[in-house]
Amino acid sequence: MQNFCELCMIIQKLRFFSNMELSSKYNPSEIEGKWYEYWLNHGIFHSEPDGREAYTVVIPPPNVTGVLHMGHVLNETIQDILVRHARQQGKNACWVPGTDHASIATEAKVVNRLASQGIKKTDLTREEFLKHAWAWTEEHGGIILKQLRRLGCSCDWDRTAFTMDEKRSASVLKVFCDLYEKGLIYRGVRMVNWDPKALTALSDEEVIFKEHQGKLYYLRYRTVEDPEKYAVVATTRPETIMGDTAMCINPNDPKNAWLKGKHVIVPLVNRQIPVIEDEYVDVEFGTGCLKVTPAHDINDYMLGEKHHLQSIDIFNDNGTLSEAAGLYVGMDRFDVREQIEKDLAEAGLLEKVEAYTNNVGCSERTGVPIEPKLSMQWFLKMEHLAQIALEPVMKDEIMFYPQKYKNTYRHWLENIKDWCISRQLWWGHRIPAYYLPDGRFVVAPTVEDALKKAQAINPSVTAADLRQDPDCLDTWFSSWLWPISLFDGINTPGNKEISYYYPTADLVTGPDIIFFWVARMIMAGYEYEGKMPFKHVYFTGIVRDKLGRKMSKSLGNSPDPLDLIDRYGADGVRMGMMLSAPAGNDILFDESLCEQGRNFSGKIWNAFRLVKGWQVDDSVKATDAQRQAMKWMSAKITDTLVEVEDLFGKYRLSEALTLLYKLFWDEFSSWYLEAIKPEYGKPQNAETYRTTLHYFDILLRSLHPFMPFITEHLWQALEDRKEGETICNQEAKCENQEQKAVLDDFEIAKQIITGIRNVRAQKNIGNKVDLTVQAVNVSDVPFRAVVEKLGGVKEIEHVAEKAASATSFLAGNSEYAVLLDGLVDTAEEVAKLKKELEYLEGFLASVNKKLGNERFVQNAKPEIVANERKKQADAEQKIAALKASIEQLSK
RNA sequence: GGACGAAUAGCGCAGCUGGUUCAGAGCAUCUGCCUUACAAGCAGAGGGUCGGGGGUUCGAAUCCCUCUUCGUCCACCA
Repeated sequence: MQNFCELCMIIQKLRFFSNMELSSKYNPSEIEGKWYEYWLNHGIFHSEPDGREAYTVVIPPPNVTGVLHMGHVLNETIQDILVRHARQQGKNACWVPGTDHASIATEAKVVNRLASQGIKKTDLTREEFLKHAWAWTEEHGGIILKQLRRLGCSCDWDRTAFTMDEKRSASVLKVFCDLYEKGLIYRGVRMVNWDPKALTALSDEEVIFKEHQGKLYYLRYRTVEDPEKYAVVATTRPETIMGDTAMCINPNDPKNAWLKGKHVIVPLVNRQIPVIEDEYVDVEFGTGCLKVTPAHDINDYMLGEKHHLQSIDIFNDNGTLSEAAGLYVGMDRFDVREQIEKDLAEAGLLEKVEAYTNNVGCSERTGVPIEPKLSMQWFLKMEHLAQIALEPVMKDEIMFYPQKYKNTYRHWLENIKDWCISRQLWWGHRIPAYYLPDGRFVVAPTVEDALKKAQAINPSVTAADLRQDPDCLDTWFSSWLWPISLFDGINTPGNKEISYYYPTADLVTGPDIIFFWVARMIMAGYEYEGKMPFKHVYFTGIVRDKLGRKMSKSLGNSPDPLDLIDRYGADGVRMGMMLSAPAGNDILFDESLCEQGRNFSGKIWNAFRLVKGWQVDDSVKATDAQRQAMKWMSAKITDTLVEVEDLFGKYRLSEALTLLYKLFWDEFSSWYLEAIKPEYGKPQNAETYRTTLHYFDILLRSLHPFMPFITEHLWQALEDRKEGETICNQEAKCENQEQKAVLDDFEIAKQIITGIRNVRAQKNIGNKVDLTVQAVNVSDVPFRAVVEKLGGVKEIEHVAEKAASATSFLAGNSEYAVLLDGLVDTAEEVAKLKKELEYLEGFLASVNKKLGNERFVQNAKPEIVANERKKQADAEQKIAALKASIEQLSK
């Protein structure tokens, strides 16, 4: 049975490749799925700890219900390139995929869906709601992971994790309890950022400031002491006056000095409030009078604390006015703003209104303006964690690419505030705090442990008496453990996996989550593993459209990656992304880049068709041109691969790709293959054929991290491969030493060939030409046989003087001439040579000037001076040759 | 308001500790070619006072100062 299956495979393979060779066009969709299956079936991406060096990458977990967008494509492509490269190098590559429960975003989506079904969240119990949330997660969850396979991502799918799965959840609770025991987590009433739409507190990082075209309202506050007089207060938020409990002036402000010790009446509300003095008030802003609303502004809150003011919370959680406001109860805060403007004007209490632009803090998720609100929340003290996380980055133990983000990182850590970690949500890790009937609480990972602790406080407490805190933890409180929790390092410290895979090698992510995630992972890494979570952080840029705009759903300028993959192939899309994606720079994405990628796939495909299409004859010997070309190609590949490795080390992946692109397209296809191509209809000799296959093999390997599908497909077809063999673990090794002279000589040979081609184009010559050379012997013409073949040269002859009926050009340091048999226009030829001469004389003059400058000769490094002398000699030689030719033509 | 980064060919970019990697590749453009792997291709060519102005130096795209423009992050004066 097994044999039968194998036979089927072989037949299938044969049929496949024979079809393929006939097809002149590369069709990615025919082969990509097949090879991904192949990799999965052979467990190529699966990793287990072994004796090899570990190379670990953890995926920045996308939202569990998200779908692939262009930002992911960039990010995951980079990770896959790094992982595949490491795997080829023989490292034990392990790329762990997974998804994030995205507490607030997912809960919002579930709430929306329920609303569309006429169900309100508030009508459901927590358990019922979570049932819906899990159903939603299962329905949409993991779509994005499937999409990553289309892109070719070589994740170890056996390890797929979820931030809310059992192990990750247990890790979160354990860490929470531990930090509580350490005194780093506390509960308290603080001013927090409140999202009136999501109905939850947010961390400072989740608040984004947006410029808002608003108004500045000037309100009249009559004085109690003299009802005829009033003070004017400028505010952007007139709807908060019901919460005013003081007016504040600067004690050094002469124009408001008359208000000192007085009281004023809040407009419409008619409540008396004192005038207080504080230097916090900016004399220059507005009228210099500030209304103080301690419940609804962070600065006012501080003033309130300092001056022992009353605090009136006039808002409900959803942003409508509460009973405490007394007026406009139940109306939305923005409706009140409009209404109160009218009412104030009617009452004669509105002095004026000015247009005003200010920054409004908005919820990152829901987009609505946040409301500063006093509330009871859980906080994590950051001082200690910031301290342990700062140094490793500043000392480059953890390397940031690009380095400029070190500054951003330092600034944030040095000004860090405590992290509000509780969220008034149900979808997430529920805070493991349990309240006793008397209001005291215990913190423990399980109800059982909590009960024990509770009974230590009060022996009569039963499990039924305990009430668990209803809040959830911030999503990032689980993500920050990701590099550890994926290997279960929290639950079972020191286990085999965490010891082997941690610290991870590279983290690839966007700079927008440097605080949310990167910094916090570093904190958790040192706190729980005593080591960095990763050695290198590669910050990608933002993917923008070609006009430089951020890609967004509302603009409709974001292409669907899967559609792009359908049209250009995964390799084409990956290429397109990487061609212009240096670390840290935004990339302006344009579909034409994918086109370029697809065209490159086509180029590789056709080169393969050429080489594999040759009839091979063992009895034929390699020609000189072929031997010379092979010698050069070997040196060129070596040279490029050395450089590519260097670029990989510097995470300059787009430059590495560009080099390989040029190596394959220009050097290998345009120069090498043309040089070794047998005459039409003639067979290729075995030596050249085998060597070319070998080069092809290396080129495919080196391109594989960037273009995994086509390289696997062609590598499989290049030679007979055994079932289970894969390019995925084949290193692109360079076996030669660098041969600078060979490379330099070939560049001269290219110049000669290009020179001849130019003459052909200008004179419209199709036949073979005769070439003469001065200055060097015929045998010293670099890569002479290649020059003859690619230049279409009948014969090269050494001459002392250029023939009259010839047109010449310079290559290297000597002059070459194509004999033209009377086709030459002497005047034109002389003019051309004179132009060249003029340029060279100018060049020589500048070199001479330099060398004539004593201070240059004295101060410059000797090798620089030597170089100038060489330039001088070369130029003089060329000038002499040109002059001789001109003189001869002018006879 | 503060900090950081950027400005080089039509476009998006590279150019490291000043001097042969020094003014560069790629795409686009233009001119020839349906040449037998590839027209999604081949062979050529033309594009730039390196944002402006100063300075240091024998020598500056590169170092310093300054101005202009753009970007990012942080702060949030109500």
